[in-house]
Amino acid sequence: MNITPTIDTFVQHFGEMGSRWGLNRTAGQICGLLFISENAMNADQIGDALGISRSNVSGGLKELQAWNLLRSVSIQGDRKDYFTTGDDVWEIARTLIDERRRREIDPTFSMLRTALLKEDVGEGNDYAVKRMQEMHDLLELVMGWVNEMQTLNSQRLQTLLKLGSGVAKVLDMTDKLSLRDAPDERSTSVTAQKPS
Amino acid sequence: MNITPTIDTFVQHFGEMGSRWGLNRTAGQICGLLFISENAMNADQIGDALGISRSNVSGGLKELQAWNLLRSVSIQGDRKDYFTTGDDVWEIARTLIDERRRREIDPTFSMLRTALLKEDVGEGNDYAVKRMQEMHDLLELVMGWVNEMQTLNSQRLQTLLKLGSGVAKVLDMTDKLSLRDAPDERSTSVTAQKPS
DNA sequence: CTAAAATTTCGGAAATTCCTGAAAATTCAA
DNA sequence: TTGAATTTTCAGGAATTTCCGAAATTTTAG
Repeated sequence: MNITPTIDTFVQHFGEMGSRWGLNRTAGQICGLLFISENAMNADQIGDALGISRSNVSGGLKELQAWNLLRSVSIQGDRKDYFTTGDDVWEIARTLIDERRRREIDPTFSMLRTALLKEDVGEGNDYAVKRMQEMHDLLELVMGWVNEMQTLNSQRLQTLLKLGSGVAKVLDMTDKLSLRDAPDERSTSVTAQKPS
Repeated sequence: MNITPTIDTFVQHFGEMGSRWGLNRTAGQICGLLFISENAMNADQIGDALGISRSNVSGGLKELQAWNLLRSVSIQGDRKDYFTTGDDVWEIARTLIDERRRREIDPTFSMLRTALLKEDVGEGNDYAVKRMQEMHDLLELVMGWVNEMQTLNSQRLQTLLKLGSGVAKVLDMTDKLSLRDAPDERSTSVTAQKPS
């Protein structure tokens, strides 16, 4: 693994960004390194390339495993474990989004659900309850959407993203043409949208 | 501000989650508190409600300001500053997403752009360059999409989310009907998806 | 089963982040 | 302008996180 200045910049940047992400610097660097490395690398090579201790590599790999970001490869005639990230950047992005949902949304969602189910939740705090309900509903919607996106393959996801807010236009068109494959939901929400 | 057990749980949870978010615990708590508080609160009230020092409140508020998450309110005949979050949860969510894009995607994107523009970027590392290019393209697409979503109002955004992957079905329909507002991209990607 | 190879765990040093009380700075009424 | 009210800054102690080297554990070839 020949570390050119450009690659070094890239890897270091991943180290910095790692911390904004719930990974520590080391895990970020490892992730960046494996991402741009053509071949799978073993722990010694990683530690060597990044100039960090063997045990630190171990911890970093463990953390990345917990994020489902690694694939381990066994090489014929070599006892060491070799690691890479996946080949498909879109697949990686999907994993990332899924893991972040799990860490950042799910806990809050279940906290809200639990709180809102409590009998004495009201107790003179109608506003607070209303707000929690609003947040709960928003999170439910977002989670559902994210889950649905996970079911699309990379190509289709790209198509959707490229279309961007153009989707809204398509929706308008389909409405005008009265094309409905889910009449109830769409018609209600679309009418709610323009109460005129 | 009457802190019921439920509200306390809520606020504490926000404190915990804050750290997974680039905020510190205090800022997270303040954010949670202001979110479920019907009335704007001043720094003393906040510090009092959360049991934290006045200077800590100051830092937390500053941080939340940097996230564009606060609205400050002046109350007639009171010199203190009063703070709330916005009324519309969707607006808050939008702000959050925008700020996270700014912090988590933009820097990586510009790093990649810079790196890929360097003359000597190749230098025997074709694979690394290819990967960086892939990531660059992905981020560009995601950023564009996020920006477009920001242009939609809350109602329309909800409609889109509710539709979820149903959008893909709508796309298929429009393809069948030869309705195209962006013919080149859509037709190519959709055919690529099913090469049969 | 044994022994070498490889990996993980663990204690503690170093670095970073968090939080407070005190002091400085700012704002505003009079 | 003065002075009280309010907010911000700052130094340093507390708490947390990161990281290393050594020791313990696991794995596997022979």
